[in-house]
Amino acid sequence: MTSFADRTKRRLRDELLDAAQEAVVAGGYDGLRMAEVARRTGVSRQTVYNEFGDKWGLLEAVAARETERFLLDVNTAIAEQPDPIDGLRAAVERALTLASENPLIKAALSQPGSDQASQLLTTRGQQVLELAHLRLGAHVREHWPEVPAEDATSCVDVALRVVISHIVTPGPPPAAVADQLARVLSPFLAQKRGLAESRRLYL
Amino acid sequence: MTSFADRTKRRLRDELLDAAQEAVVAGGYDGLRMAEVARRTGVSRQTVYNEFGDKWGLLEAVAARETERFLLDVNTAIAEQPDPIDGLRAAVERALTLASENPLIKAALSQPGSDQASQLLTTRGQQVLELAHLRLGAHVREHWPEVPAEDATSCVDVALRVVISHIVTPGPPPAAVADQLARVLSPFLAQKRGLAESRRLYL
DNA sequence: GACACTCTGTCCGAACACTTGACACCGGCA
DNA sequence: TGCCGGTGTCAAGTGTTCGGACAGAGTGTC
Repeated sequence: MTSFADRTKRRLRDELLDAAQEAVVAGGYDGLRMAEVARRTGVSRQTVYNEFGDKWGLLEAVAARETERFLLDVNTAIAEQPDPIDGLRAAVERALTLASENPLIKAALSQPGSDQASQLLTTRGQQVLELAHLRLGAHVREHWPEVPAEDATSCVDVALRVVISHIVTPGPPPAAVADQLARVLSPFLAQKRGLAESRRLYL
Repeated sequence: MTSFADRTKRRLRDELLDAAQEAVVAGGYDGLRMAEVARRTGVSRQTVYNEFGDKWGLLEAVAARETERFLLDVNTAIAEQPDPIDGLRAAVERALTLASENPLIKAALSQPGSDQASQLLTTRGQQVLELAHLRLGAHVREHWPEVPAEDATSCVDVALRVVISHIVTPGPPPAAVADQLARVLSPFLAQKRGLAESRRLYL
């Protein structure tokens, strides 16, 4: 049994993140006030600092949690496809669709005074990238063990960066981007799998 | 906003009560172990004592919470009847039916080593009685303001004691008991309301 | 009858987390 | 320039929980 204290700690963190996320969605990075987050969860300001270090730490934690949820959803999309190429296409499309509807991402990209928040996806995007690599990588290795680990990593990396770019700078609709990426990457995967005779070549 | 600490306190209490109730249902009063309750909620034994004083306090708290829930249900049965006599009948029937299905009551009355727990409904039943008076009284005053407060109290008291007796010592089926009580009490209510011409007299 | 065992109930010091109030610092603004 | 609202840090104070120890009651066993 996990101790009551542990569960309480996790719940505190979660409620603080809820309040912070709400604030960011409503007013961007500038609208995020440490004192307000504390007040809303019924806790002292100091407690927020104890938990997240500083304002940037709080924002990162919000982003990390949302990223986890996001990736969980994308992973289920992958899980529905038996073929890696189809999985890639499905994941990309799902990710771009989700992103376009996600209030936190929208706020980070469009809210006034959110130049800082948007950096979580660009110049300071290591955290999100790493998390995504971790979760997607594990999922891919589990679902398509026939794809060599190194190649999977390469594909995930390329796709990830392209997807993030499309989130930050929207272009064609999700399905089109997904198709494009699948077309571009499938020969690499096919070759690596020794499946030149595959029924899917897209060339 | 309620403070996080307050909410945590309430949650702790609730989880302790959950564990205790489960233990009583499974093993009666004797099966209720303070150490086990603590272990199951992931807290020290001392914390349980801090919260409830002693084992009897814990049992009373379990009973009080369950009584509240029970009465909430009975009150909704009352609320569905526009006429006080019908309300009385409905409440009695609902209460007896609920009681016959309630695991906690069943355990208190039948589990080996539950002579203590059963006292919550008999020799040490003040708490339950008072709670029921409080909740039912308020509800009756609210729904049938035409019934004088004192008369309502009398009726509630009589009905309550009869119902508890039937819970402790089951007799005829709920509907029969409900009819009996309605028949016995309706003349009193009708007379008090100056409604001798009422369409319902049951005599 | 002596003994071990289990559970209740109490005590107390250590550890821990949260609160409170104060302060330095910074940028925007009248 | 001085005020104001915000961030970030600090130390002291508070409250709660933990852990371990202990006495006492009841039960079963040899």
